[in-house]
Amino acid sequence: MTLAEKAYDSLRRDIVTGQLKPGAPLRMAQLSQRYEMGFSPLREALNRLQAERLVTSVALKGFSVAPLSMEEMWDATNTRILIEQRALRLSIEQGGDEWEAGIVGSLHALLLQAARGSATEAEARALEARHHSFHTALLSACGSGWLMEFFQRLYVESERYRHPMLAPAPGEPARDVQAEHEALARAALARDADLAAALLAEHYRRTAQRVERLTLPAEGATPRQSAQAPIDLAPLAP
Amino acid sequence: MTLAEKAYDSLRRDIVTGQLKPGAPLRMAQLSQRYEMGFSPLREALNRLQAERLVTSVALKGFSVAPLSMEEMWDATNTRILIEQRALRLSIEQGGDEWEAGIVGSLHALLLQAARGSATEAEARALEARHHSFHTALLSACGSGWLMEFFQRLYVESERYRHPMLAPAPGEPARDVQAEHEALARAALARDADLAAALLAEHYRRTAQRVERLTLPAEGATPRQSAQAPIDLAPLAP
DNA sequence: GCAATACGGATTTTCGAAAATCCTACAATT
DNA sequence: AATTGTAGGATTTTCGAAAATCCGTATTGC
Repeated sequence: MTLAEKAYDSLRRDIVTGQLKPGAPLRMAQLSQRYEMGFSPLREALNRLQAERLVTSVALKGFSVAPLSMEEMWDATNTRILIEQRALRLSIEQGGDEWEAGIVGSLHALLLQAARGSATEAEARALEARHHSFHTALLSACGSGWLMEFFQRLYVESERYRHPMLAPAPGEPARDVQAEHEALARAALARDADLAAALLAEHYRRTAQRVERLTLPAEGATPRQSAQAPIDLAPLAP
Repeated sequence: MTLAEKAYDSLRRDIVTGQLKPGAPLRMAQLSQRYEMGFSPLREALNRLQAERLVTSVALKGFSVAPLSMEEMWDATNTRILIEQRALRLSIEQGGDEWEAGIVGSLHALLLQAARGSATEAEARALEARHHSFHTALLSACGSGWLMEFFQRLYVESERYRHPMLAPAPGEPARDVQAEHEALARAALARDADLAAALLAEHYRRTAQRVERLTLPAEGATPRQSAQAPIDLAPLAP
């Protein structure tokens, strides 16, 4: 693995997990020291991340972490639903034994890890990886590279919003996410496209609503068009 | 404008117009000579283009122009229809005076340039730019950054397929593309979402079918699932 | 005869310094 | 008082060479 790839992975993880705060400037000298490499591999990684909208850049003024906002989160959520509903319906139409096996297997692995908890950093990362695998498996038989690409893009984006609320919320009603995953898998395997699509949309809307509640705990603004100002969702030190 | 941005624009144009053939390897030494700059700005541009799937890369083996195939073209076309229909419906719902003015204005400019012809290289480029502006104007009121981003991605991709057949085809029936654009604009301004969405899909399917016919002039294969092998759509010298 | 291995050239990747640009603070002028 | 001008330092951008890696060829060993 080249240094540029290491830089890409590291930066991507640190942005998604919020260790690099949204909006924070990314100075070459700092990054070079932090990741222990020269400018070249860092600039390559930053340029790739810029194309993926995880970082922004202005010529001769450098890079910074792309900001987050409630508006953007709802946009990503709604677009996600559009993309994934289509991919899910196509998969349900076209998926074969291999597709079904992938769903059953990745769901099983997800449930095992969920039961194991996500207390440590390593466990949380493993849970996230299996969650990603499960959702990928669901859509994997859609036969469309573009749908899968957009799905991956939006998955990463949503991860940025979900991450700050991995810990169980204080005044929030508990939510059985894994039950939703099970129901989703069941509907897909039963080839009930309408039900599966509805469950998928509900799954994402619920997540988005929870993010909104936890992010704006004080405001009583109307959901779906509440915030216009960028909001600091991950106030951790860089 | 920095050298890296110049490199990005040049490479992007040369790939889209097929001057760099699909699948062709991109050697640093060659590019450095061709675009008269060092490795650094070129590598930055290539990394951005890689994230946009216009070039592919393998670690320590370098970059190459992303290949084209009929399969991929139909995938892009279908995904385009999904994205743009949604964006168009949203725009029709939410668009105001500014949106309408943008459509009328860009359509007018497009028709002027189309009447002027596209004989020279400069004219062809101007026509393409106005075509792009018109389609952007149609969707510009959708209010979704993600839909617009995916639209732009797929627009560039489709340009790669459309470019080789800019010249009027030999045995092909003439097609009045501008009439389709006018009808589309009319339906959008009349706020007839269903009609506009249908016209949009038809517009893209027709283009795709024409690309398919011109690319596989000999084959009698069934449309929509004919080709599996990558096909050389732009056999020009690098 | 055939496979494995070592060599040489071509290519990519990375570094460190030089060049270009931007931002801030301070002084001079209107 | 406000605006313009200007040096200084900080930062990004670019270059050219060094380091690392890959590929094809030829040679060696069995």
